[in-house]
Amino acid sequence: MEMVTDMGSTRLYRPSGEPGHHQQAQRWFNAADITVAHQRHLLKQLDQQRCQELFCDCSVLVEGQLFRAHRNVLFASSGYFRMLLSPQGSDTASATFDTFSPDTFALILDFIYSGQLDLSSHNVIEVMSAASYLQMTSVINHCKTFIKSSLEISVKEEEEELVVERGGGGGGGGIHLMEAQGPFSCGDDDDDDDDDDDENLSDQEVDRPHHPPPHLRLHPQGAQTPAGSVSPPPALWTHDGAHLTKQVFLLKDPDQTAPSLAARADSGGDGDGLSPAHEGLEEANTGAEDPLDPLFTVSGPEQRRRKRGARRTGPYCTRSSTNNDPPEVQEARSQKAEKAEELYATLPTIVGVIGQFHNDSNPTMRYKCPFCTHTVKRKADLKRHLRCHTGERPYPCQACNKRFTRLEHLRSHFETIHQARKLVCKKCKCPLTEEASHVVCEGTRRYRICATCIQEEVGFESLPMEDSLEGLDQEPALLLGVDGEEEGETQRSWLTSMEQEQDEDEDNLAEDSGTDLIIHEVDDSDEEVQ
DNA sequence: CTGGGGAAGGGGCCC
DNA sequence: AGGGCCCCTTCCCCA
Repeated sequence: MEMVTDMGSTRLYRPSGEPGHHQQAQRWFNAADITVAHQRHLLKQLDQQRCQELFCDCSVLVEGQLFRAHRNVLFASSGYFRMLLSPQGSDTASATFDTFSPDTFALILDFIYSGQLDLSSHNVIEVMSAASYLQMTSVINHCKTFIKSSLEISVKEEEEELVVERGGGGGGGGIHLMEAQGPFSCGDDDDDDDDDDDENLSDQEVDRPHHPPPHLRLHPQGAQTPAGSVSPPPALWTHDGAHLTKQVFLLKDPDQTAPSLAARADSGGDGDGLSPAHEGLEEANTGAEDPLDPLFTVSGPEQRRRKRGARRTGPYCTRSSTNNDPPEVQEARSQKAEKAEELYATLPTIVGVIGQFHNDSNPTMRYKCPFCTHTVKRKADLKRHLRCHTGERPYPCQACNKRFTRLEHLRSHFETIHQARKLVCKKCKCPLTEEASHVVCEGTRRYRICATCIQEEVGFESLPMEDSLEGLDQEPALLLGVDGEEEGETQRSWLTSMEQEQDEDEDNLAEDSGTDLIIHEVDDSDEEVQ
């Protein structure tokens, strides 16, 4: 047999010794197809043997439920079992797990024997946790991809633009992901490490589209989302050797599983495993949170605070959004907020918690971001970090509509840009005092300038000083020129003092008492600022 | 083209 | 757990 040609990854062969006439072409066959068929047949046979408990030489006990399997198959599929099942071991082997449910292990076992991973929003977190436990990188990656495709995580504007540039929306991509049906199939995307769990799976299976569960499609019209919703390859679940080694240590010593369980109980409150995640999803799915409810679109704790009664959270701006955006923008923002909310609701109790050992005896549990390699000590920090993946920006500036991931960033922005808190001359950088400086307004942007620089810029005589500025509704034409403003800003500019700003700000800004804006609890709906 | 400065973003950690 | 502070890095604009 000789290889005739390469067609991408497909090699065509023909039997050696036969003439290469055209009429013989039909005898050529696709070696890859045969390989795939053989692999499928072999896997199917193994699965049937497992179901009939034929030649099963390994018992796995998960919370009291016994699973029978083939040790060689487990050995080939899981880094954990590779550590556990030494070739020199006894004829039969057993393993016991209490850190994930029998259902979860059944899913993983099915995946091992079939290549099909039946993920749903309710099990993906625990499956990913268990896969991390069992060191099955490919399962982890597929869980990540599932979550990403479900929640459209990590959709950055650059990616959207890129995809749009590539093909006018790209067609397939995100829409394909949203509409595909069938079991969540495996692939070997970036699984290029030593864990070659499923590298032998067929291309057909590898290419099978991922799909989110229907109940995760909060907006079925999400298929209209930009093709940029195609998630980038989950390339960052790097299980560096140290971490995995430590996880193995956790697993092999039952006493060392305490941190994981403690982390469950800690983050879950009731120690009920994944119940908080499920509760979050169920809460979202029960309709208890009416999207039309003005209290709906903010994150959980914020939402709860609103229900207790609107509470001012600071002197800067509104939480969530302004109402100046077009409906489609508000809708997109609402969807993003909901998805972020759902992501937060499904924050795992185990996943991301890795063991870092100091002196081999002092485990420090950390929360690992499912979308990058970052780990943090606190769940709250992980939630904060996740905003850089979800794109959620719940803190809009009432003055310029710019949005921020954190209130402190909004505050800093507002004080710097809109309140001219910096006591330094914009022109000459000389230090100023509030009394010895003037505040220049360009749209909603404000800065301080010293009297000397004012004279140099426009001439002292032409400046309407504080006493001469009577009523900013007259929109005094001034002064220092208007450069490009931020979006939504007016092109007015004037010079005023801090005191005079107070009169104007009610028009230009949301609400301004003194030098501060008042935060209103508003949302992405069409509710007016109260 | 490059360097400086300002604004924004993000992490660690304390309260 | 959330808010806030501090610090550092990155990005962007402008001279």
